[in-house]
Amino acid sequence: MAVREDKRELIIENAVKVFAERGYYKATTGMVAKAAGVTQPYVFHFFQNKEELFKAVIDRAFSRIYDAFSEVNAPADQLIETMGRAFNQIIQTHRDEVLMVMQAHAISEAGIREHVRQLFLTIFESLTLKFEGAGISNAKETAAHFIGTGLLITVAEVLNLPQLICGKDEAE
Amino acid sequence: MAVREDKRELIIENAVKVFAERGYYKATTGMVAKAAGVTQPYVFHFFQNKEELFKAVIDRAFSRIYDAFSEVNAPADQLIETMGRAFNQIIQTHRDEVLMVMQAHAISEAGIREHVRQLFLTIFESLTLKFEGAGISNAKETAAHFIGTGLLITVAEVLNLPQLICGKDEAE
DNA sequence: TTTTATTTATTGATTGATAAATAAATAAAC
DNA sequence: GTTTATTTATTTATCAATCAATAAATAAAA
Repeated sequence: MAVREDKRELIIENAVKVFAERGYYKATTGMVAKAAGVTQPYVFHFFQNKEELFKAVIDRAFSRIYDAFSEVNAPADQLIETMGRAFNQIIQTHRDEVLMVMQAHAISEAGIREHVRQLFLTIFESLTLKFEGAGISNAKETAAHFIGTGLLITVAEVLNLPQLICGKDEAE
Repeated sequence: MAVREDKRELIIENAVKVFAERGYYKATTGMVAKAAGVTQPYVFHFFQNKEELFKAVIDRAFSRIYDAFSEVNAPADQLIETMGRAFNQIIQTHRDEVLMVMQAHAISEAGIREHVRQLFLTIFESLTLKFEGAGISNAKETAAHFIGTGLLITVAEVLNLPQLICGKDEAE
């Protein structure tokens, strides 16, 4: 039992890397299998198809971001700044996962898109609640704006355009 | 001469639709050809490969956005608002093209990514100059923020999450 | 022995791309 | 001005590769 779960975990963990590096379409199930040290057909023993595998992978990555935000606890006047720092921190420790989640909206599989929609909705509502709880007046606008900044940072990272991130110069 | 150019144009125009609707990877050269009313191999008479075709297509779409921004002329205190309206307008008249450009950063072909990088850089610099010219103090930050909002709107459109766009309710 | 874990072998479909053939248009020659 | 030659436009036929997914076989474990 533990073995079966371990292999599934192993596949997900390695699939994160492959999907993040190559994108959904250029990542093959063969590559995922190789990274996990199993044969390609064996991946389908744990996941019905490539789409289901990706959903499991993105859920994993999403949880990391979600949890990081949940753990943030700061006074109202420093909340947004602290949340921003939390985001910058996960982008440093788990760059691939974050970029994958933030780019997943561009995958044109209906099933995946609906799944990603739910993830973004969850994050948006959770951020809104957090900001409301802190007494921030326009919580929704602030939450949306926060996501917009996250998207900007993602594009800046992916396209190697540090100019887009304020306070971050070309020089690394 | 005119004929040759016309066919090339025809292919680009139809390719815009196909790429925008299906995304780079799910769009096939066969679909593009069919939409343009030519045979699939004939597409390769005008474009070396799928990647080059896409570059031509995204340049077309990008120009539309760039030109729309260039045409904006408003007093400093209304510039950003007016630019925002300009963006919302092209998104209504040429939804597919705008979404395609704003999502192109997620395409994991090195050649395309570099091309897209240039497009984003061009937009960023052009916006910055515009804001500087209007005497806006932190022109760069404002330009970056403007792009971030554009990305947010794109995600909201693609994932059908109007909640993310402030002032835009679920009810259409 | 019976289940569980995992592999080998294979397939069927898709798709970008090439090559060769044909048709149409234009120009040259008579 | 009609025929011939030559280029330009476009198609048919086809390939080679890639990949997700299935089925059947085998090894390991309980």
